[in-house]
Amino acid sequence: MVIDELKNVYLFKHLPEEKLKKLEEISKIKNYERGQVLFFEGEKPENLYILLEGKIRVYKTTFKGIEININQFGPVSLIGEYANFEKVPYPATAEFIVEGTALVINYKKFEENFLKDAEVLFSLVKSLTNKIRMLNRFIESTVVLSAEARIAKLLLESKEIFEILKHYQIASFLNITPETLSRVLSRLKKNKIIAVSGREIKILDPEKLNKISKDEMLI
Amino acid sequence: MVIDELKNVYLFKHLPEEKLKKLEEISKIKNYERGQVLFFEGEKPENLYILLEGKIRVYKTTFKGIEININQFGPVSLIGEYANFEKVPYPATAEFIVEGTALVINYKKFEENFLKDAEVLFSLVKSLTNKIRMLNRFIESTVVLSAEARIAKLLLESKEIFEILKHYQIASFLNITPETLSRVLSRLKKNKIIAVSGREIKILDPEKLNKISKDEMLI
DNA sequence: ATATTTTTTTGATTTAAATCAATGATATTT
DNA sequence: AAATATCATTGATTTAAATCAAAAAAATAT
Repeated sequence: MVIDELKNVYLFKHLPEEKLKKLEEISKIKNYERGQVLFFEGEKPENLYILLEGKIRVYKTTFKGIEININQFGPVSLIGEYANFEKVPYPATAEFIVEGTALVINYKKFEENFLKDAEVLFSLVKSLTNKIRMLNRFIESTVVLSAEARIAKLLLESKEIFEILKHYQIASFLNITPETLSRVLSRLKKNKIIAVSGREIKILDPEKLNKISKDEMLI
Repeated sequence: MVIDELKNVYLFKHLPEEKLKKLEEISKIKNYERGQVLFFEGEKPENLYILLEGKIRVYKTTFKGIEININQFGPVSLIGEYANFEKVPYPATAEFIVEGTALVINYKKFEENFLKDAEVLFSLVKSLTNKIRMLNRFIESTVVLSAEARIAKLLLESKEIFEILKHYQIASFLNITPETLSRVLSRLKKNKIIAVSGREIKILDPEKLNKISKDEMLI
């Protein structure tokens, strides 16, 4: 039942039963395969989405066709609220990278029925500040930090990812080329800041790595 | 009177008199000189600001000391709401580039008294989506577009600015060096896409300039 | 186990923009 | 008007990272 799912979504937790019923009327649950797109950059928004399962990658495309990863979302996330609220085209593309399900809400009807509710608004504020944090992090890593610092940061924050993803996937996630990733890793190895055995990475010199991650030090 | 100013701020327009009184209690109006800083990047937030007069530049600083301009704000703008709401350090520095005044609101008290009001929340949502638009525009121009495209875009959108600001100020605004600005302008001149007489710029070939502004064409 | 495909690494080259340095123009002050 | 300071342009060099190309290593299929 849609309604049972809705109760688990923070945005709607507090809503009384009749409001939930209304919400159910204006939304539906949809399944998405890996690679399927929730919405494209530039598209006119009609629906609000709540990611219930799976994983979504949000990216922008340059004229040259390069995809710039902005963020990834896991469940439960509100997606598309900015474009809908502002009535502007989606600023980026949202694509499932792990198959999942989403609640698809007709925004126009949502606006009419729910946008006067202080608690829904509060949740919306939370979701929007979350987007701001995400954009901020993106700017910090892409504009403020060098490729080297970004790699160091990833190593400090979640080096397990190197055991899960292929290098070319990590590179894409960091918006760098696999060649650059490879070169930086081998420089880190040569300088005994990390050690690599198979897929596993060991951090030998966390202080230096930390400095590199802040662009306070070059290798 | 502070209260009269408050009535002119969209965020508070709808508030009843007694609420405005309360707001007056928890806030004060302050004047700022050109160059004065409202808050620094990394600082713990305590106040919410509403820019009533003047102009503010928001920028991030890299480790190398390069200042990256994110946005500029004119009156009336709500500033600092994200950091306060999320209780995270200010993500950027806000500096007056034109002297002005700001309403300084104690956020803790604001939260207690106003954050349950649906209309205030709605305005907050509006302000936050505005920030998202601004960050988006920043990403679009800095990460997605080349220096050349950014200059072309500025020429199309507000070439008057070349009559007001010095080239090094425009360059700083675009996060490029004056040398790059100079070189791109002279290339545009050489290709008869623009003509420059004194401080004034005339656009001779808007179509080409438009293509350049989207990185669809190189010069 | 060998062959094939995919991924990673290495090396050489290119690129866009910054930096460095010097010169040329414009403003401002004296 | 001359002197000085500020700003803009030009040329040469550097830089970080991308690109191109090929080899090496690892994973997968036969």
